[in-house]
Amino acid sequence: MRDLDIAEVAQRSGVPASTLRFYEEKGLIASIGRRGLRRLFDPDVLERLALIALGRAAGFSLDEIALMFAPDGRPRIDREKLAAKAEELDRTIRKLSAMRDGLRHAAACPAPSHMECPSFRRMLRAAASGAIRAPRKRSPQRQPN
Amino acid sequence: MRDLDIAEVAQRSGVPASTLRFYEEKGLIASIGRRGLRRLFDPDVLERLALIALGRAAGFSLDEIALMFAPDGRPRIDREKLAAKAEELDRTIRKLSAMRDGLRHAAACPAPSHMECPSFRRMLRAAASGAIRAPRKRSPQRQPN
DNA sequence: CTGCCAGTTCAAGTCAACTTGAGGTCAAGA
DNA sequence: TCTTGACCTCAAGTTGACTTGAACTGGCAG
Repeated sequence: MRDLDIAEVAQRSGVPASTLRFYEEKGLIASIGRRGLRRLFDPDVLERLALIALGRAAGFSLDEIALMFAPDGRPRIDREKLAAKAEELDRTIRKLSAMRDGLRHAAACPAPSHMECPSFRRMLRAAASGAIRAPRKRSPQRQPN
Repeated sequence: MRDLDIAEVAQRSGVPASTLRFYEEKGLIASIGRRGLRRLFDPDVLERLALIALGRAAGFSLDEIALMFAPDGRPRIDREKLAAKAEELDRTIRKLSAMRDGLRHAAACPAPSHMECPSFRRMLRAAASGAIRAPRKRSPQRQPN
């Protein structure tokens, strides 16, 4: 497959051109040349973008992801980091599960006011004590065209 | 219990004074008066802060939380919203669980390179297709003093 | 009476990951 | 050759939830 221009990469990967430029600036991807002003990319960039998307989905920051590529551009994935992230996810999952169960109970709770629901009050105490914390919302992340 | 000044509220709730001012500005809490310049709070503010913390932990934005208080200041919690948030959490949990399992596999995978691991490649495809998306990191949220 | 210092206001800064806008370029089709 | 329009660069804006800094105030201990 021959080189792709930025529009083709955007179209095939679903990643907006502005993001591709941004990723290039960050050193996450590299263009292999230009046709006029236009960037040309090696088709390999698609796999790389998939890796980046995977890393993001797993909760790695772009900076962390950048460290997962060797200077030669090949992925250098650290199994310990993966395991650590898995653990982190697991902890998050436990908290979210507890929260989900609490919410379900509160939604179904027959008490006239939530403040009279023991389960709700238990969650309140947990939240107040900082035992549980705010998970940030997922990125808005626009649709592919 | 008599009124609390902002330092006491901060200390008892673990919420920094700057955040309390910010919440007041946003209309999430209200001070009951002043001693000189200093805000005074009704002790009820502690319960309110706990509710706010709970809402944040459940993934509601501050704006959404603000809507959960009636103009008179009493919680007006919509069971449908709770149920909807529980569903949302459940979807998030499923995705995170899949990701965690994938990460665990990748961490333990004997393939010399991850690109040769079928499981890893499956995750890659899922990420590339946008089936899974980046969960934003949880808020840094400083420790109480 | 005086100074301390924890409180106050308001504006601006932070963080991450992008997006948007203004103004410029250039390969290609008419 | 001229026009078009997608692409370019660079700076600045966006979002949400706060934090930080500068300049100021006033209750209270000494």
